[in-house]
Amino acid sequence: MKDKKAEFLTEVELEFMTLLWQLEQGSVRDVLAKMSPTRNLAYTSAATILRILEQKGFVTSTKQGKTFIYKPLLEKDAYQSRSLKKLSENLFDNTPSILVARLVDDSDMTEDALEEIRALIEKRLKNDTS
Amino acid sequence: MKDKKAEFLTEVELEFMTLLWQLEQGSVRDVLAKMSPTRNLAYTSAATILRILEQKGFVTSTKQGKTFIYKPLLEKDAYQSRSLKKLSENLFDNTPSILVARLVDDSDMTEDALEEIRALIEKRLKNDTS
DNA sequence: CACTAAATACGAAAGCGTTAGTTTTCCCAA
DNA sequence: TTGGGAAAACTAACGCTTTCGTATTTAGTG
Repeated sequence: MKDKKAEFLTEVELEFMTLLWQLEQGSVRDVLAKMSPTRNLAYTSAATILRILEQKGFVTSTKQGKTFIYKPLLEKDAYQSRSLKKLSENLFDNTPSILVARLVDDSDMTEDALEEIRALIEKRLKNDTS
Repeated sequence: MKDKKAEFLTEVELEFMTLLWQLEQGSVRDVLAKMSPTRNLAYTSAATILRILEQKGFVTSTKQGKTFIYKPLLEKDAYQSRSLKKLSENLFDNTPSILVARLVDDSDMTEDALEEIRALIEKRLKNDTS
């Protein structure tokens, strides 16, 4: 009952994966405990989501006593890349500079953030490994 | 029958908006004509999608003879920003430099693209308008 | 002014995502 | 060893998205 080969996470699936990435691994209770208290999600709902994540191949589980411990198979870095690629294709004509242009146009962007980004680019341009 | 206040486009809605952004405006037939020939979407399906886009407030329409001409209300730039903001919040801890780091790690990124991005950042750092 | 071709309106069906209630399983402590 | 409680499995309900068929409207022409 594994592997449904979905490429992307749904809204709630991403919420759960984010928690699992922070926890490294965890049971249904662990994940629920890490949620905002205002979230108020039923235990069975959380269990269902985790089971679906496993079916789709995003996490794996091991049994510890009578409870399942879930652990990400999909790495956050990898999913970040995958998501950026999709967004770039769908909305930025596959042109990353347009994407960055839009990003730095954002008024919320601080000077420090800009400097960090510049440093990244410079570094990447020097020791080019592509 | 306007305004349902949806924030984001669905998959198919984005497909249609992308065509409308290119056309600037168009009828159901115009949009259908611009689609890949392999798409094979029924006329009524396209009409439904455009009607939904109008209900949600993403486009507006004017009647020309007996046909509706649809025109984007939501600008592409604005939607790019909105999408990036969401992605940054959901997957990059609201830290744009992490996003860019992941972007420039992509092996598909060309040297030219990197240079373009650097130029953008430099320019933004000089005449700071935030 | 009536007719027809084309466009729009309506609504249904299939599939998926989200949530949660009910039933079943099973560990472990008394 | 057994019964109570916690966890998992199953299933259902609901809403949204996508697609399209049928019904209805309407613009423009003869």
